[in-house]
Amino acid sequence: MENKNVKETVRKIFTEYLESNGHRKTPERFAILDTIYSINGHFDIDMLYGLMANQENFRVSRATLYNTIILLMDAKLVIKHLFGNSSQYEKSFNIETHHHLICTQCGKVKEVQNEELKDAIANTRLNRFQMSHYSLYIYGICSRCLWAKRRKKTNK
Amino acid sequence: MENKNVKETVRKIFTEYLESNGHRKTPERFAILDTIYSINGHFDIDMLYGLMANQENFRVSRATLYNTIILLMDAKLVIKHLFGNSSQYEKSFNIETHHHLICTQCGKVKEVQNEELKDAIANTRLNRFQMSHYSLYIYGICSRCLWAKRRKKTNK
DNA sequence: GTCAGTGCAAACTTTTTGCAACTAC
DNA sequence: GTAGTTGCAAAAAGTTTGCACTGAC
Repeated sequence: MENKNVKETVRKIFTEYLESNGHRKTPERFAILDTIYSINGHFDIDMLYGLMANQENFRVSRATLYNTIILLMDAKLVIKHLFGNSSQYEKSFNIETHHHLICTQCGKVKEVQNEELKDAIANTRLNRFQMSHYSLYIYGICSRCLWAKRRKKTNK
Repeated sequence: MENKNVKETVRKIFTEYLESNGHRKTPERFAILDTIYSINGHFDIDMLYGLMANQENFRVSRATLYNTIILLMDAKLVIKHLFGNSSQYEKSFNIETHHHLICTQCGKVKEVQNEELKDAIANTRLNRFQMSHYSLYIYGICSRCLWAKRRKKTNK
């Protein structure tokens, strides 16, 4: 699905979500959705605020960003990650499921795809629990830091 | 391994860790380790602070708790989780690997064991990355909230 | 004796909240 | 017109930092 199409589709999904939950369709909300779906990869509220402050049409307050992102998560259009210090978010419609490798040394986050893992998790039977989505964070040391560590050891 | 034995073992591991990294073996650090290994399940800094404030021997500052927990994570005796608002921690030595079911409605966290899943993740080959541990968070709706939701829908 | 570690309080960051003004319905 | 939303600023919550004092080595 090409980008323009995705944006239209999520706008439609969000509209339906807002209507069926008795929320208002404010221009702020759609501007936020649009901006989020222009971002590739993770973002946090501060980055989103910065992006929208510089934007042609819209400037929204942080409070509105926090409010709206809750709605977007509820509408399953955004998911929230917790690594590092602040909450990180990510668009979730039309996005391939992926897992996260997090370096405990430098904090870098890398996304990986792994079909077998994906299947194993998706097919897990859970008692009395209706899964909606999941996050797998794999911690360890990235190649870069591994080299650095080895070099340091050798020099001792 | 029984509890007393575990405590002794982790004290030994921590001692070695501190020595080989040129850190001092302060009584605060061992008191914190001991307290943590008396807790079953998750805890946050505030809870740990509360527990130690009421304790016979030791009262430590929050700053020291934050400092020490970093050492304990580095020594692989504690792992950090990020759900809800604040960082949650958990002892990690001699603990069965488990996964977390998180209810997006009420925020309740439940631990589950699943051998197949465990194997699938442990056997995953990762390029240029040395895995040390991982966290799997499965989001969804718990049975309790599912009932509540159904009831609400029916009443409409 | 020295310097890493501790406690305390202040600072900082991120998120939440209260309230007046606004606007989608 | 009314109630849901917004922006702003203040407050709250969690974590980090600076500094004087302490105690492990």
